Amino acid sequence: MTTYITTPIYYVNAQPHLGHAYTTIVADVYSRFCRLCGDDVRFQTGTDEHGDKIAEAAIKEQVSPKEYVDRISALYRESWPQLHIIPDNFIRTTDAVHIETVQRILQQVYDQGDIYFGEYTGLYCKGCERFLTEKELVDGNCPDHQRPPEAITEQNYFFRMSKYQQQLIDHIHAHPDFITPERYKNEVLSFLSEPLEDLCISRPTSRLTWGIALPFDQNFVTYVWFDALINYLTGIGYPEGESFLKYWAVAEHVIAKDILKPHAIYWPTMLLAMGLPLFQRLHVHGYWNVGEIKMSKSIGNVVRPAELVTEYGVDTVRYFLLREMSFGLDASFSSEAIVMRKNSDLANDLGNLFSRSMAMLEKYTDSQVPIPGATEEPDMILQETAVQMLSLYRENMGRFQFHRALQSVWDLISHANKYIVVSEPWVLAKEPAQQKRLHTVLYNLVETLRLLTLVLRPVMPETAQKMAAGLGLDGNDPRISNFSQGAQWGLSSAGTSLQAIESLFPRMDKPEKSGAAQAVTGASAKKNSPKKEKKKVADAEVGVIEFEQFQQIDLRVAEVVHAERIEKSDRLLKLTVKAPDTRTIVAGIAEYYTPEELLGRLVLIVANLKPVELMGVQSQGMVLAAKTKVEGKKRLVLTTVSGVVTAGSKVA
RNA sequence: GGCGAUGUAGCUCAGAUGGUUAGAGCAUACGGCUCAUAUCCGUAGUGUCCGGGGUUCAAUUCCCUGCAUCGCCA
Repeated sequence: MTTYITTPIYYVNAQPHLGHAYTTIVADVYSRFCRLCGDDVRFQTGTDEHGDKIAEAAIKEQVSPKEYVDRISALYRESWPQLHIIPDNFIRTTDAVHIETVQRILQQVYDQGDIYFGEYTGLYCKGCERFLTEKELVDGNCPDHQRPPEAITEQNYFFRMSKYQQQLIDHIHAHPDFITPERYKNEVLSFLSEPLEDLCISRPTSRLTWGIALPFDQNFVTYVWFDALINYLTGIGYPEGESFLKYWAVAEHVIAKDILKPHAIYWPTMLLAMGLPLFQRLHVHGYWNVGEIKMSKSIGNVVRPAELVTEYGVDTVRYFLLREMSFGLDASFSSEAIVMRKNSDLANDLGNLFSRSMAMLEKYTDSQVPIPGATEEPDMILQETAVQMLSLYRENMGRFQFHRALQSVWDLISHANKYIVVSEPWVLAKEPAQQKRLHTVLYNLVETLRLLTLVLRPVMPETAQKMAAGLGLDGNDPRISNFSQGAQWGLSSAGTSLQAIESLFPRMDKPEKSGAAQAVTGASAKKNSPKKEKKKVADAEVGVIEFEQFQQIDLRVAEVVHAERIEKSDRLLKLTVKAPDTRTIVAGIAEYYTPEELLGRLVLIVANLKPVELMGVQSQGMVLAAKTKVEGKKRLVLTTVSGVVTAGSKVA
């Protein structure tokens, strides 16, 4: 079997965050899983480096676009090894080979008549020097310049996407796995039920030069998506070469839901126009929220993968991300959740199973794998559970149902822990007559640990390596590195020497408390366990918050740059504030303040409040005001700072 | 406004083409063990399976409708 798995190429206008890391870890785990199954695997990621946003960012930093993209692209490339992600190829859209191929494809599609010159009318903002989409507008205005964009007409090149619409619909119906999970397939089909418009694939060089020149008209550069998607081909040597023929036939893409349309509509129609077969599968996943809140730069809650690795360890991060998210749906990230997973799944269940088994082997067989005796009923059940796990694991990994695959692995871990309790090796060890039985039980534990090492390898390579070392196996031993050879019961060899290793996963303290206040442990150790003690303290102090909780509130000074009444509301004002990013806040102060008197004022805001929609306007924060009474009437008085400070200053 | 998804235990989520006592993990309470990382094992709960109506001998499951949340489209 052959496998070609890709992530999107990441746009270099921002640094890698949790979402990028998740997509790339998924692709890495899948590629490792396929290798485990003996496949010839090619795994590609990279960076997308053209377009106006990049050009703007470079200007802002006063460097050339090329210098800028080199720097950010390197950040991506360097962050993957920290997560034990090993791509076979890292492609950049500024690579000469890529540029050449994109131009060749454009020429071909142009020559066959699927690209034509036409007119485009769009909403152009002079301030931004670019077209805005309807979605970006706030009340019909450019969000950055507070004025309506102009409808202007520009001549451009268009790709005849509409020509391939029906072919694409037919393909999706004929290949149920083409877009998965199903909800995204439905979304695409629903979008395709309306006539497609042709895709504008050029930008005039008068507006943008940072792009790939159209080979047939030097006055234009290529629209970023038409450029970027082609990376999946250039990265494997299209149009020539063995790699291309071998890998393109089995291509699978992993993406997040925000780029569904380019991948499920632009890309297949482009391929149809090029006369190429379509990719095999498109795997679409959801978003990681932070707690309940969407991760975003303006809220300032962006999670950096490198920090997680430092805090929790790389394998914990990989495990958590795959276990916690149902592939396709959104999931929620929090330090509480990751600590919980680490403590209960990794330390208590897996780590402790490994540790207790190894300890008994050391004590009872001098760390030698014993020779098993006759199989009894509990042994049979353990074996059956293991075999069942192997088949569920393989099936679910192949279907990108990582959380289910891991669930079945943990079913075995949990069963093995029960097996120990039922078998009571420590009792057997006391009776010489039971030695055969003891050896059987211990052998079965070794065998279970070996199978766990095998299946955990794609997800937690470092841990699997440690486990292998503990089991006295070489990392390349096919019994733990090859699924078809290793995934069966009974392959551990008696006589193998086991090695003592450190704990796989030390337990972590819960994030909310450090644990100083437990000196007062009472008589009965169990009843006054630290955990309960903490709980009681917390209950007694309802209403008091921890310093850490306070720190989570992002208070800032904001300058009011615009204010207006919200129609149909007596109480609400819509404020535009600088803090220092521009954001819209809806405040219920219209009864006490006029828009005019607010202009230029410095107010205090909560900057990381979950955004809400009030009277159809999204509010990204909250303005602080004192509640008071003047002559018996309720009154709100805005808070402010006593001196002049810059907008955006933190308040603490 | 159109289309679609989701709504199940305190929390996160499984689940059945309709059929006895609706499940798992976490959290909680109690008990057991001592090989183990204060770990592990067992027992115990709580559910108007979103509301309302319909089909049926039987609906949490199918149909209709309402509400809530989310997504896509306009």
